[in-house]
Amino acid sequence: MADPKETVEAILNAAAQRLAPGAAASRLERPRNPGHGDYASSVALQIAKAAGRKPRDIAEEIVRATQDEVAKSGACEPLEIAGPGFINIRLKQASKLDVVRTALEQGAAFGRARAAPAEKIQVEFVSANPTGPLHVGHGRQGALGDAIASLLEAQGHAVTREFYYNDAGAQIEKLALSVQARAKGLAPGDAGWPLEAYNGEYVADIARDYLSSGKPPDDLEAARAFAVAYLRREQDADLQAFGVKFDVYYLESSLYAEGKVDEVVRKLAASGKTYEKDGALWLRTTEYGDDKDRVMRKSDGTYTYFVPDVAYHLTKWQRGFRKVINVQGTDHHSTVVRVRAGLQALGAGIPQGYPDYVLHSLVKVMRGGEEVKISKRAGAYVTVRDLIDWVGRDAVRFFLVSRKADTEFVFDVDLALQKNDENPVYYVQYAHARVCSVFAQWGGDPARVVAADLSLLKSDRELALAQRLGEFPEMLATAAKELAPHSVAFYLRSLAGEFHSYYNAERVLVEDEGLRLARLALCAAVRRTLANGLSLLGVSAPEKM
RNA sequence: GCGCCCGUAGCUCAGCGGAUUAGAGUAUUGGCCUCCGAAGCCAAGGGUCGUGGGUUCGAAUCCCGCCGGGCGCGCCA
Repeated sequence: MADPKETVEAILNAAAQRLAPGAAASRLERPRNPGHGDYASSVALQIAKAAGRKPRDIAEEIVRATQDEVAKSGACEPLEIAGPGFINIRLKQASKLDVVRTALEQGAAFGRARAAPAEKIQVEFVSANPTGPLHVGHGRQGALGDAIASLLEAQGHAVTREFYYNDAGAQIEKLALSVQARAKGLAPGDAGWPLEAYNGEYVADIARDYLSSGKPPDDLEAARAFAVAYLRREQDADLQAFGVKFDVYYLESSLYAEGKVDEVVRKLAASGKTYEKDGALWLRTTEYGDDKDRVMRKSDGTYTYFVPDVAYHLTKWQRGFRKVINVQGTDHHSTVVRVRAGLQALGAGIPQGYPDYVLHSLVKVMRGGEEVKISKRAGAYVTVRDLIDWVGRDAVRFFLVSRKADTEFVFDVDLALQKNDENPVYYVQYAHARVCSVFAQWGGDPARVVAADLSLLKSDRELALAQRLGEFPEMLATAAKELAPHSVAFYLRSLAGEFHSYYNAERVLVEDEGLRLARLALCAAVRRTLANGLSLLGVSAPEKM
């Protein structure tokens, strides 16, 4: 069954095209005032100028020209014209309620789509260096990246979740030296403590385990390998506790080992976009919109991080990912231009805007009215593990995706911690548990619910709830397109709100069996939709709380 | 100084260029459990949409200036 909204939208747009060829397609809107119908089209106002006529006249002509087709589609009542030329649309009750059955029949697939064509997409996120525990920024990346990947999967794409693992370079050296210093019994501030070091308590833990493994304190290479393995294990454990799984861990060191870094340098040199200056090798990234040219090979002969970064992104293209989304903090925004410039300079036919980026602002953690900046284990920052320990995984994940990526996020621990009822995630979960509870109370055969006579649902609240359910697939499609999982969180919040409101106003388990089954069907569809939405955000949908 | 992002109710935030009252949550105030879960519902108060211009029939939304805030401007990653 075609979606009635899309049906009417298509009919109106076709009519508008005939009046003003080349006009942009106009989407139906949801009027604020319910008296103006379920949807409204402002297409007549939009094309009025191009057509050189009064909007109201155009609206009348559109309505006249489409009335037969609209009636035949059966999607809505006859169109109405209002105000300066708006076309108001009232859906038929039956078409509003269809979605209830659809949701029940499709189950876990409700809201999903089959993209045509299905793309091979990679989402790279977290990508923390193995030099310390994951911080709250990584948490936001994990929640965002995983939800974006799930949204794209739900649109039918083949999605790979990837973690780029920076296991080469100066920061690893710094870690190894820090572990070695701790192994020798030094602490930050002591004489002999490295100038550049990681000062968190966790380094002492690593050193202790390292020593008890019987390896020699002086062996820097052994300390390096031990520390990286240790922190990787710890990060993996944190990610597991967070409910995030990756398909691929890509190692920076492999780019060197497999000669991919040298290869990129050769290709860039061959492109004629490089030059030598002050003993270093530079790339003319300014030709691709960068502020200044960038050093590729330092005068000491080693490469800057940017070279393996380009090599890494080249492998993404070579591995067949035509769409790649990198989720990172805004503190990395300067690398966007640089990486794209490097890829362009390769002349490999990679599109200019490749890859896509979702940059998120940093997270500020508040507790007791003050900003928390320190964690015992990590020292200088709050960890993902801290947040999970304080408020639980579901709340952390829901909170971290409930804001647009580019807004600064204040994570109020007290809000999530002290009073559960103030927390939106519990509100949504509670709606789910409530439906489950009604079904437990009822104890009947679910098959009879699917077969319920939905036309018995006639109240405004029921129709509004059904209509809200009908928006779910479209909302998911938009959220996936815009890489904006916060839309899902807002949708779930409002769906739960409408359900709670309905639940308080009407009794589900009424005497009349037909009505009872119809209401149970509506509730079951709400439950299904809540569960599907929460699942995309990586949040559980409990049957009891 | 330059670049990117942000400024919407006391606080945390939605808001796709459209219809007389700009929305949620929270906080405040007042109601609702003989009845499917009160972790809930209903109602009230609270806003010059940072500011000044511009485009438009129409601007929180698009464009420009200014003010305020964040982040970035290494032969660090």
